[in-house]
Amino acid sequence: METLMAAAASRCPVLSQASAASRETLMRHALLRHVERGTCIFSHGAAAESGYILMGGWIKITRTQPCGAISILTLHAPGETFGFADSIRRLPRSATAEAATDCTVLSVSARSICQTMRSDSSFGNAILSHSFQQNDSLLQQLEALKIFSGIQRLACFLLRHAKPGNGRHIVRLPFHKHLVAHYLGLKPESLSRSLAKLKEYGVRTVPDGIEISNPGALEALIGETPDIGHREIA
Amino acid sequence: METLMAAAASRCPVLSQASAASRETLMRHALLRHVERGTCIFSHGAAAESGYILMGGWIKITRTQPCGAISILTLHAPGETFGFADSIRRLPRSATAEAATDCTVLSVSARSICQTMRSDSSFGNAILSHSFQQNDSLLQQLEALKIFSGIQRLACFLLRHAKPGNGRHIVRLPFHKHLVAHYLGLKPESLSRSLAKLKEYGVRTVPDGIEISNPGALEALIGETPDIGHREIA
DNA sequence: GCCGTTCCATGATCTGAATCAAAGCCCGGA
DNA sequence: TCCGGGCTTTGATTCAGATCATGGAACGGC
Repeated sequence: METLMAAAASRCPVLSQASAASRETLMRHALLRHVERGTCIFSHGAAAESGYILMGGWIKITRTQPCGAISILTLHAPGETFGFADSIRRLPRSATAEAATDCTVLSVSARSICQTMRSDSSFGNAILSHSFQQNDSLLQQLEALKIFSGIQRLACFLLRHAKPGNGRHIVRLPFHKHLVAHYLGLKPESLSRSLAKLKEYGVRTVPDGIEISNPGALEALIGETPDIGHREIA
Repeated sequence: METLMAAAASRCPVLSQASAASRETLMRHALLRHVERGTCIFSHGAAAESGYILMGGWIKITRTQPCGAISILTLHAPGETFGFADSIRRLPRSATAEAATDCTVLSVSARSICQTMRSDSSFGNAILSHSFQQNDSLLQQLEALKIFSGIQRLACFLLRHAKPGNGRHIVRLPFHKHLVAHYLGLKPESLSRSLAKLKEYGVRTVPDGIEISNPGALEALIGETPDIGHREIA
């Protein structure tokens, strides 16, 4: 159990800021699950009884309109937490979480989260700073949707997810382009076309992902004036 | 001073959850300012030395890209707080705040905010829950941008801001349509056209604002299937 | 290896919103 | 009261992205 905990703490910023005692409390009612792609972790509207720490894989957070339209709100990478806000507030789930790839998730009971927050102020601070970060990332997404074109948002996404792999930058997509498209606010066909256009900027699809031969060109593309939002807004 | 404090607390959810002692601490270094429309409260990148409580008027939070494009990220109504996250983290301002109308703002020093958070856990909780709410509202905006058309987003906006004024619902816009357009991710011309189209749905421009004679029709418009985001996303 | 299914790319067409341009309108100042 | 400048509406046109439709590539099961 301690090894699990240590592993969790080392990858998860929220946990690593908690005291050892707090971590122990949290772990007492924690549960490790392996789930395969497509598994629903929790559903919009359900009671929130746990927060989750993502040990491996990717989680997508979605919301479905009454009319059936689905929007992908966020994607979570290993080490991130999700579903904490609802559990802390003891409100129904404000969105749905689903495994975008096979995943390993650690669930922590809402009760122990609240208890730990009360007893360990540094854990509370960690939660708060995580919430602030979440906010930042949402603001960035919002900004991108409002002022960037589809192809610019894609360029952004690629740069953000690029890992420098021996010489060239490679983006390894662990999930379907479908998902990326919706995350970027595009239809899959449009994503495909945008990706095709990016060939001129040195972006190429290779067997193990997407290769970016010239990050500078992408940055220039993003910097291009899409429109000057109006110089003076009163 | 106590009256000011009482007034602030009664309008501001974050303050009202703090203890009386905390409020007093906060007030000791607080400053009340009247500013006219267009005044910059703080700028993206500057050092964050205060959090703000909006006593009257509207504040817009914006961000400007290197290329000059401006995006309006959020609008704050009286009673709301802004600029807390940066001050608590002691990070440079992540965006710019500007008075969208003549405003009355109460600024609270970062130092006293942090001090109060340490001494009064219920204040910390209030900050956290405020951050969660902010998150929710950003998620809603994101969702709207991704799956709704411009006219649907406008309908949403109108419904959210409608006050039932003797019989009919009225939206009183305290600021320029310009601003609303950008907030909704539209150009002013497009907003104007959308508003014109909404006449068919019982939306009419009257001397003191915008009248909604049939909220149900707007709700139906929003509910219309814009597209079925794809039934199954793996 | 073959086959079916699912994912992805591409083509043709359509549409919502941006852009460019030109009037109206409103409001404040002289 | 008239005038001028900034907001707002309206019109004509363009364009990015959606939609509809089809063909190809990849993958898992048999």
